[in-house]
Amino acid sequence: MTRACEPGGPVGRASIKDIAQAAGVSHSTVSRALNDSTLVNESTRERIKALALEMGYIPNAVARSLKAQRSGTVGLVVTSLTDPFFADVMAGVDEIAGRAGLSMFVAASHNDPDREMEVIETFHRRRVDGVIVAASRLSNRYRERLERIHVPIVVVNQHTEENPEFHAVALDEVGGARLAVGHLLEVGHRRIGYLGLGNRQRSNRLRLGGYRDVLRRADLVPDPAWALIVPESEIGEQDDTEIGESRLPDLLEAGVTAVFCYNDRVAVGALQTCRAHGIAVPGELSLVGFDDIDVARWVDPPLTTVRQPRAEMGRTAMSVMLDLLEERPGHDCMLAPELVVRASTAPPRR
Amino acid sequence: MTRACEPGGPVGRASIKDIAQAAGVSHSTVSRALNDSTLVNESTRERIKALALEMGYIPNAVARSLKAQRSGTVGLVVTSLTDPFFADVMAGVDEIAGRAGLSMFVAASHNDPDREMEVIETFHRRRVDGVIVAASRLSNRYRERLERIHVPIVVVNQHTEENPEFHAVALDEVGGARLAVGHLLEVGHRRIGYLGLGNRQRSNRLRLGGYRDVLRRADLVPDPAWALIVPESEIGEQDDTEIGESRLPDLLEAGVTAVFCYNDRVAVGALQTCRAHGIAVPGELSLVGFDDIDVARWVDPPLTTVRQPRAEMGRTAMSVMLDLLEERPGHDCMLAPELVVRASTAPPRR
DNA sequence: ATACTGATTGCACACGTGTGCAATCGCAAC
DNA sequence: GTTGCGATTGCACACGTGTGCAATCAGTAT
Repeated sequence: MTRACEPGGPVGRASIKDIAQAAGVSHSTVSRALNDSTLVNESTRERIKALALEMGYIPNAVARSLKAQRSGTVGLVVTSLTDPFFADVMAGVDEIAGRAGLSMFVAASHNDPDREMEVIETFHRRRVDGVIVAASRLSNRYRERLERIHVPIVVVNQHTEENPEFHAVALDEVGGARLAVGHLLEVGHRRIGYLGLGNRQRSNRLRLGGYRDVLRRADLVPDPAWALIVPESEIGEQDDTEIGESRLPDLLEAGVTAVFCYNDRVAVGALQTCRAHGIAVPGELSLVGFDDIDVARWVDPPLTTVRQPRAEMGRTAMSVMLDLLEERPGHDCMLAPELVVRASTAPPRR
Repeated sequence: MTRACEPGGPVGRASIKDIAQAAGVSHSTVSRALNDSTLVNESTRERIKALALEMGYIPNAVARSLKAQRSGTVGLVVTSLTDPFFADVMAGVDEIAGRAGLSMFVAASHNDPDREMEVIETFHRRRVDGVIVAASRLSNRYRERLERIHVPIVVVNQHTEENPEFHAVALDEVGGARLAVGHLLEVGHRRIGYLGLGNRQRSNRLRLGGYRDVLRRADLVPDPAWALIVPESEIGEQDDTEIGESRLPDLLEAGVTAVFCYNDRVAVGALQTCRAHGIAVPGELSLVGFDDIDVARWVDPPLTTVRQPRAEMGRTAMSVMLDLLEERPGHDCMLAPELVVRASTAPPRR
């Protein structure tokens, strides 16, 4: 009665009620027929299915979600949509979610904890079945608001060291740093620097730890000036690359022959400075990055770096989420990085 | 009666019914109070709002969507989540959508028209209010299935030349090509090549058109061998960069002094080949790309290219979508590219 | 005192789907 | 013929929210 939706008529949004009317049965029967319930006669099922196809019926997932108390969606929060790191994580999540028939909400937090919390709350309003947060900056300040959210949360590469109650997928940061510094050591360097970023709390601390660890085991006493952690207050709105560009000279002055950079962007910045100052890489200075972003492969010289299994991290996070959704126990997960040797590292000149 | 949801009790999912019971009013009153309706006494409104806060009430957007026949969501289909081009488009869409209070579904089509159609249908099942498709490959084969989808669709940088019924946001491809080739001409080149990709139907044809156009206006008769369009059949699974790497020699043999590449990836590949063969860029060969992806800035030499206003395209697409959602007339939109001169172009040797 | 007005509230239905339970029917066993 | 059983179907409610309409109540004008 509401809208004309005859079998041959104008194709509008047809509901199971419309189909029921056209078939001369109740909407319950239609519902059962379309869901292949055994509680419906085979011939009527065929008839209803044919009718549904003819009328262009497309089930309403919203209504289904309301009834089922499960939406078949997950929310993904990333700090930036344009950062290739998160793009790969996103792709990994999408792959597994798509395979499981789940749809994915995405939103950016722009590295702002308040905004991050708002996005999570929006997702919760939409009744997503789970939330995956990449590089979360949520601190204990948000505990109260988080407790109102009754949704499983999985965190990828958490930036803070709080909220341990989340399930976490993380990279073995210490191991990654060991690979990088170990490689430099093996090649022959002894005066190795570290250029770190203070606004990356957790990962920076761990990478610094790995750096020190390797040097200590090699019975080297690193000059404190070799490890430069740019404090958060001095970073401000600056891009990582700019940091690398502007801060490399400090380390050069300290007399290092190789620098392990917090990430590839920092390393690329450092590389720019070398090019500008006529410092040969790797002839006079070796550089190692972290992440293996696309750019690392195409700069000159191509960058030696530590590859994070980014897509794998997304896939793993989503797999853990699926476990949680199926009421199976969730678990934490630590993934192994991989050293990618390219052309930005070589033995020291002497 | 279903679950215990007392004011001070365990905070579970509270519905307006639970609040109504706790406040001793009907759920209608609660609904009105929370929506600031004038049809409710101010004091009871205050009381109900306080109670809602205390009980940790979070409105159910699913139920709201069902009732309102509008979900407050849009779906974004991209061919690849890891391509930085789409990442920027996504960010633009997210920005405007977020500002309008809409949430964004995202899924990848992996350049497969069938998959693209499936994703759109999934979005429709979830009753998104609109769909934005980046680099759509939908042909007329899908017309029938598309007609069942009663959802506004906006297309960004459509790849095919069919389905003109969609609202489209596109780049002025011809103008972009004119900028690139015009720049080479102005710098002094006369034997200018074009390295195009046959699997990008529409944009490749337009860029080729712009290339020919500029040369014709300059009264140059280009050797047909200077324009190399790699046919789709020969591309297969190859990355754009690999194409550039492997196909540049063909153009060099044809005797060009400058090459306008279909995009930056192709140009980066070409640059690799030059480096490998000891061909100086821009000394012996000038290269121009298209897109201005991140890498373009960091390769050596930094790439002269045509910048697409990618985020702007996403923002525009979402703005057009908002118009359509508000029943305002939609419109097509063509955005202007911008020439970015860096160091990969210079006057020809002689 | 009565009627009218405005403010406030609840009832009942709607959105589209799924499902427990009862009802109906046909058929076979006693 | 009655009882029982399995197959099939419809009724009615649920999910959580929003809203038209009627009902109730207090206050004011007549």
